[in-house]
Amino acid sequence: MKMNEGIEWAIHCCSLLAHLPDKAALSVGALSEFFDIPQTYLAKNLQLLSRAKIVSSAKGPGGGYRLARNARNISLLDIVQAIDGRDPCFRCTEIRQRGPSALPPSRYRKPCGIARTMLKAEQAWRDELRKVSILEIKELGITETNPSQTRKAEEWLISVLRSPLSKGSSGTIYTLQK
Amino acid sequence: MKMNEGIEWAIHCCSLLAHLPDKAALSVGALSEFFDIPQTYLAKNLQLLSRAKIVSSAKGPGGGYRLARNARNISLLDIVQAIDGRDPCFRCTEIRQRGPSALPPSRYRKPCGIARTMLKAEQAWRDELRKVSILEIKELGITETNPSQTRKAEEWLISVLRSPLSKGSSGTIYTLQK
DNA sequence: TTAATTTCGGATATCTATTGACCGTTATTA
DNA sequence: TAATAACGGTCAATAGATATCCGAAATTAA
Repeated sequence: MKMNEGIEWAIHCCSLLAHLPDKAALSVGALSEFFDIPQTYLAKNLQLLSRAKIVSSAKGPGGGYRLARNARNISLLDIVQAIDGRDPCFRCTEIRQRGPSALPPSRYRKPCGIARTMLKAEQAWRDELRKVSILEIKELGITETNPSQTRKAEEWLISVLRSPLSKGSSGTIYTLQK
Repeated sequence: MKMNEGIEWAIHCCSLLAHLPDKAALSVGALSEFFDIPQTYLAKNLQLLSRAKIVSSAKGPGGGYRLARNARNISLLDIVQAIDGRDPCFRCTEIRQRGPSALPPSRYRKPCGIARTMLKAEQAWRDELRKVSILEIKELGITETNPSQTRKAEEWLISVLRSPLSKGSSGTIYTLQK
């Protein structure tokens, strides 16, 4: 059982987008360069975030992606479900309805106890993910990241956002830290 | 993200084995017939349970599988990990160490905050699974299963265990309910 | 209006993990 | 000795994850 790698990318991207000043956006190209990950596949995952209304997108020059709402209101569960869907990991195949001791399907009212137990465990997992917001992830990153990396990231971001075609960047001085 | 189907099979098998009287065993063939699942792949999964010391095996006529210890002391987590291994679903690929703002590897002491958060959620999932024993799963099955199915299953089991080659079955009358 | 940029959606290819079958070996029983 | 049954390895088929490409639509700037 292995989790979609796009989930890791999506969380990192959202955390980075949470650093941007209002109205500013980053293109797929910029994001894939910042994280050094495959551009086309990242594009697919960002589209999923867009459909889930976690990020909003703008086409054309200076366009790109930004968070669709406050980072405080985006949970890790939102992102995981946007990328991976809402199907549970455990899928009950109704084994109990097969084999020599099976009964007609109408006789099975309650869902299988094994399935209920497995799904309850997944619920505990989701509950944990729901508790954590992108804002917290962002702040965790700031406090734990080497200051020199923060500076490097800041400089890179500023250079990208100041490029001729990006909106909301004319002369804006800002810091990654707030 | 989809869970190994063998896990569902393994839990059902262990729950059934928990019904057997002492010393009795069921072969792969019997188990695959009871649940109507592919014999060869089930065999693979039972071997994994055997290596994990969740079931014990006996070769030769009358051999097969039985629980290696009391059903109370086998948790769903034991089974999940036996079949699926112990690797976490979420694998951190250290994205933060890539791209234009990366630093030399030695500068990253603590593990990535995103990874820690994701792994903590998985821990909550495992904690839930650890709480549930095969004994509870078995009892859940008994109380929730249609009495007529219980009877059918019982009859099937008795017929299999009374077959000439099975051990510990000579004249033993027992019930699935206890 | 035109050219450049950028997301969107579909189609498709590639890689990897899961699912499943097969076979020779070994241990056990009758 | 013959039959049973787990064991371990290899291999094939399928499904899922990863990745690329392309045409279309929208937006911006010149």
